[in-house]
Amino acid sequence: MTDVKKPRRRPRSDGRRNREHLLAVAKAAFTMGEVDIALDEVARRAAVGIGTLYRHFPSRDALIEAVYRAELDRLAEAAPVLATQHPPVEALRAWMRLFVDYIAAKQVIAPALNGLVGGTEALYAHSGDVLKAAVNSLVSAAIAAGEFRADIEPLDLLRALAGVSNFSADTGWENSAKRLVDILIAGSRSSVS
Amino acid sequence: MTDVKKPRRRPRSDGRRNREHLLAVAKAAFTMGEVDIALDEVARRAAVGIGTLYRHFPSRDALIEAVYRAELDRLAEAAPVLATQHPPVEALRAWMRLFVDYIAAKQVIAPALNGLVGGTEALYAHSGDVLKAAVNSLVSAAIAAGEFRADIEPLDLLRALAGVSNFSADTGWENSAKRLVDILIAGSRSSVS
DNA sequence: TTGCTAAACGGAGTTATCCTCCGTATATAT
DNA sequence: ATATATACGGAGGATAACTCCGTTTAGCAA
Repeated sequence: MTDVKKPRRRPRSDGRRNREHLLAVAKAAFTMGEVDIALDEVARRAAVGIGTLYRHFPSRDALIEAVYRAELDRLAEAAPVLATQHPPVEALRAWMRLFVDYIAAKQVIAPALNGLVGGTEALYAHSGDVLKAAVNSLVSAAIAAGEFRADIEPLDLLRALAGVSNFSADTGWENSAKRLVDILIAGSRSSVS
Repeated sequence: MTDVKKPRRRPRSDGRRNREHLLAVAKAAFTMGEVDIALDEVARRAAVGIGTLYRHFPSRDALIEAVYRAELDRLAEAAPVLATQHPPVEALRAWMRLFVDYIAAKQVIAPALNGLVGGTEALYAHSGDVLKAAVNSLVSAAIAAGEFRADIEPLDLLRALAGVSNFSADTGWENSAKRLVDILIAGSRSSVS
């Protein structure tokens, strides 16, 4: 029933090429800080029609998600690696710092995170899930080790960091986020009995 | 030199009336959840021309700030009162909860807080300053009492809360914010020596 | 009262951007 | 070769922020 694939044909090469080109152009623009670039402009730079852009990415958010999906996946994949290299709490701290660095480098993600971390939009389902899974495993380990209180909600930590990153206008937000990592971790620890 | 007042004339009564009317209409709309209401529609409901709206409020943000300025001031004024009623840390906790409640009730403020708490826009200067002053005094008191570490940045706490509130799509954000208040406070305490 | 004028009004029009529609072109399969 | 599913492209519709400027009116002085 779920099998809806009917690949009567191989995907067309020009379609794939244009898609890749659009992603590259969008990523370059976002990275240069042109977060609010008009989609017409993205299409123009990629030398395709606006219609083509919208066929591949039905909305602005879809384009952003596509641009960052691969990198968000890498961020999520870092979690299990860090978990083997550090004790639970330090693994979480390292991962949260990575999260902050990542957002610092790719400012677009900040608004998109609204959907990723807390949203209900199906668009972000994939990237949101992998991030949630990553932070979940790290926090669970810290709780299992008795380092964290059992009532800590992993998503709360993610929301707080993502939230701070929204203040991208403020140049000091990154330091603020770094300090916040330590405060959050300290505040999550079980009472020293 | 700073005296630029030249009130050759009393402000016109129709001007003041229209301004008040616009504020009332906008506030009502925002409170009803119509956060994205078109400004044309605000003008229409207030039975004034769109030009009149823009004369009083040069931008959407200016309107939002005007709508909430009075309430933000009240929120800031609560800080010294709480400080006399509770010990330092509990005063801060109570104020932070108030902050969360406030944002919960007025969802518009979430996007606007980007400007208020971290932004550089002169628009939000006033409201931003009073909020910063409020949280500053509460945190300073906690530090002075030896309850908080000396390196806690008051603004960090505000940013974290305001950030979480941005995920208004998620119905659970308010609980998340409440939990976060406690985590932030626990994480700010000085080590029990 | 009356006339003057700064202050305020109002809404058509400009601009900017998102997104749709549909006729045209072409890559793939037979 | 040729058929056709797939993809292209850009004109144009829709929406909403914001501007411009001719018209109206409230306050003030004589």
